[in-house]
Amino acid sequence: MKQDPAQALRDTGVRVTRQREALLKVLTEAEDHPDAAELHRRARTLDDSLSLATVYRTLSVLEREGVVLRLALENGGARYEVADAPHHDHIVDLDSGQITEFRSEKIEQLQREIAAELGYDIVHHRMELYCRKKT
Amino acid sequence: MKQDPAQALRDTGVRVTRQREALLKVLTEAEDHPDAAELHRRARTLDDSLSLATVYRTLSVLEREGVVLRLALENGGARYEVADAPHHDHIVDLDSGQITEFRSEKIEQLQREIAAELGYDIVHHRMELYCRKKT
DNA sequence: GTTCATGCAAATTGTTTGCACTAAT
DNA sequence: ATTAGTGCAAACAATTTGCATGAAC
Repeated sequence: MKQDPAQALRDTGVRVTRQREALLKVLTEAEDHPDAAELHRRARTLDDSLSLATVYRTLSVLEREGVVLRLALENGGARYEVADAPHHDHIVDLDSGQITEFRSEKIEQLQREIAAELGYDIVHHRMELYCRKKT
Repeated sequence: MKQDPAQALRDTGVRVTRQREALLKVLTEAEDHPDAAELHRRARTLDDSLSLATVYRTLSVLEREGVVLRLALENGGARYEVADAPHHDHIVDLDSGQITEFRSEKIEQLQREIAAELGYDIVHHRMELYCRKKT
C-alpha cells in the first residue's frame, strides 16, 4: 500500500525533486499528524536545503492531487496525513493532543441521509471528537 | 428566548459597555454566520467607535462565558453564532457558502459510543458536511 | 532548451497584545 | 475610587507570493 514516494509523485504527473521526495517520505513514515513546521524539521534531515516555503507549496500540490490530506483542527496550524488509508475521522485527546483515527459507516450513512433530505450531495466532511480520558 | 443583549451581558457578570451591547445585538440578530470583520462592520452602525480589537476581545470573552460559539470552518477566519439554540452541526454549501444547521441525535449517540469504546468522554465535537446541491 | 520548482525575503491575513486613556461599577 | 474595557498601533503566527536562480524534463 505504502508505495515509494518518487513513484507516487511520478503518478500524479508532477516533477520529482529531492525536496518532494524527502517531504513525502517523511509524511508517509509519520505515525502522528505533523504540521508544516514539524514536517520541515523532519524532512530537513534528508535534504537540508529544503525550505519551509517549499514544504507549504508541496503540501498544497499534493493536497490538490489527492495524495495528502490537510486537517484543520480547532487550534494551531494545519496538520497533515497521507491519503493512503480509507476515509476516517479523528478523536483529539484534549490533554495529550494525541489523535486517534476512527471510522463509522453508520454515521456516514446518516450524514448522507441528512444531506439528501436537504437536497445536498456531500463532497467531503469532517468530524472531530474532542475528548478526555474517562476517569 | 432571544433576550436583551445588555441583560445577557449582566448575567455573565462582565461589564456592560456600549461596544459589547452593539456587538451582541448584531450577532443575535444575524441570520448568517458572520466573521469578526463582518461583525465589526455591522456593529459599527450602532457604535461607530467600536474597534476590531474589541470585537475580538469581546467574542473571546463571550465564548469563554458560553454566550457565543466560534466555528472554525475549513478556510478563512472563524465564524460566530450565539449559543442560544440547542447544539447542532453545520452543512456548508460549497458553491454559495451558505451554512445550514442540522441536528442528529442518532449521530451524537453513535459518536458517544465510539468514544466510549476507546475510553473517552466527549467534551465537544464538530461535524461539518461540505456539500453541493443535488442536480 | 524549456518549463517548472526552489530559496529567500518580503507580503498577507487573521488575530492578539502593550499601553495610556476612558468608562462602568 | 477602583477596576475593567477600549482604541490604537505594533506584534504575532501561519501561510503565501515575487523574483532571480537552479534543476527536471
